[in-house]
Amino acid sequence: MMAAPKLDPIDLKILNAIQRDGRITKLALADKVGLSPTPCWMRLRKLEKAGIVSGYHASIAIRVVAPVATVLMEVTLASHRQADFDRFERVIRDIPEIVACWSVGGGVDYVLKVMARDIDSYQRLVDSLLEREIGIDRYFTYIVTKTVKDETVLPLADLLPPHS
Amino acid sequence: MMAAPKLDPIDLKILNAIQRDGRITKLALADKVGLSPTPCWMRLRKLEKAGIVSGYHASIAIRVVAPVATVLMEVTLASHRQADFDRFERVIRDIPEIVACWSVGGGVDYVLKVMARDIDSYQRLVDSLLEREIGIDRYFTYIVTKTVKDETVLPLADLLPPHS
DNA sequence: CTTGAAAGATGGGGTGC
DNA sequence: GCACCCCATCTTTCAAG
Repeated sequence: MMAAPKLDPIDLKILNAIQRDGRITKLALADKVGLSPTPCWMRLRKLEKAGIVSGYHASIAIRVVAPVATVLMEVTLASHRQADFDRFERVIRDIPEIVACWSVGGGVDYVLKVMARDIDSYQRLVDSLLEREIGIDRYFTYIVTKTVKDETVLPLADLLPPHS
Repeated sequence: MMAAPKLDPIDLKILNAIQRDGRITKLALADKVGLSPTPCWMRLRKLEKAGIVSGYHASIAIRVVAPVATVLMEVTLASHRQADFDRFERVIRDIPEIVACWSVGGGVDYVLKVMARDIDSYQRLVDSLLEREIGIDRYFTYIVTKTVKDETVLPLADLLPPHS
């Protein structure tokens, strides 16, 4: 990792290409972004070293193999000292079935995304959380009945200020 | 894509390895799962062909380059005919800044995850959605103040029934 | 499952513009 | 900055045993 460099339109094209195809070859990438292989490869290396490319991952379509329950959960803590937030977050981070956790403003403290084998497993997970006394005051469960969209590809063009 | 095959423990190891490192070489993968390269490669190909491996993607740490606003949004539609859901979902799917959308049971119809340059951009997006008359009755905004966790790696061992 | 081999990709080097 | 060579090594893919 190093200081965040400015991104020009070619860097953006590189990021967009590897977001969509993480196993694209350096030659095909160079071709796609309109550079020759060497400078393209040097840019990619710089983006990786800067931590802008944080990793490469295969996406698994788990539903092809087995049904899975996805649940969104709102959580409010009983007390709001820094230590209470820290304890809660530390526990959450260690539970693999909790695949996302956002601290939010607006009525509740956290929104979590949980994946489990089924609703029973989800409820057992919740029960075990409540038993562990990690400061949960109230929670609310939204069972996901359909995943309309779940993008791995970020809309970089919309997120980055023009030319960097 | 083909029929869902059963997954044995070695398939699971392969999936876990490529989830964590999408650019691992076939030799290193074979070594890691305790197979020689050819059978390992054939298993991987089968997993890809079956659609269980749905793609390979680079993860971009956008925050290293520029600040980004993440927002969770609850949406309730005004009327609940199939056509109303379809219209809403069709519009949502075409908006890149809406990176996720879950249809849920429990008080509201949808929960959305939106990424935008800042809160202003988010609000403009919401305003444009309301103007488009796609049936939104009420919405509620949760501004994400901290992403505690956002895993790309699924807890396969917890999600799959023992031995397939 | 193993070995082996051909085709291609990678990660450099260097030169010149 | 870039393109256009070069090369040695590794990776991928598949045939044959």
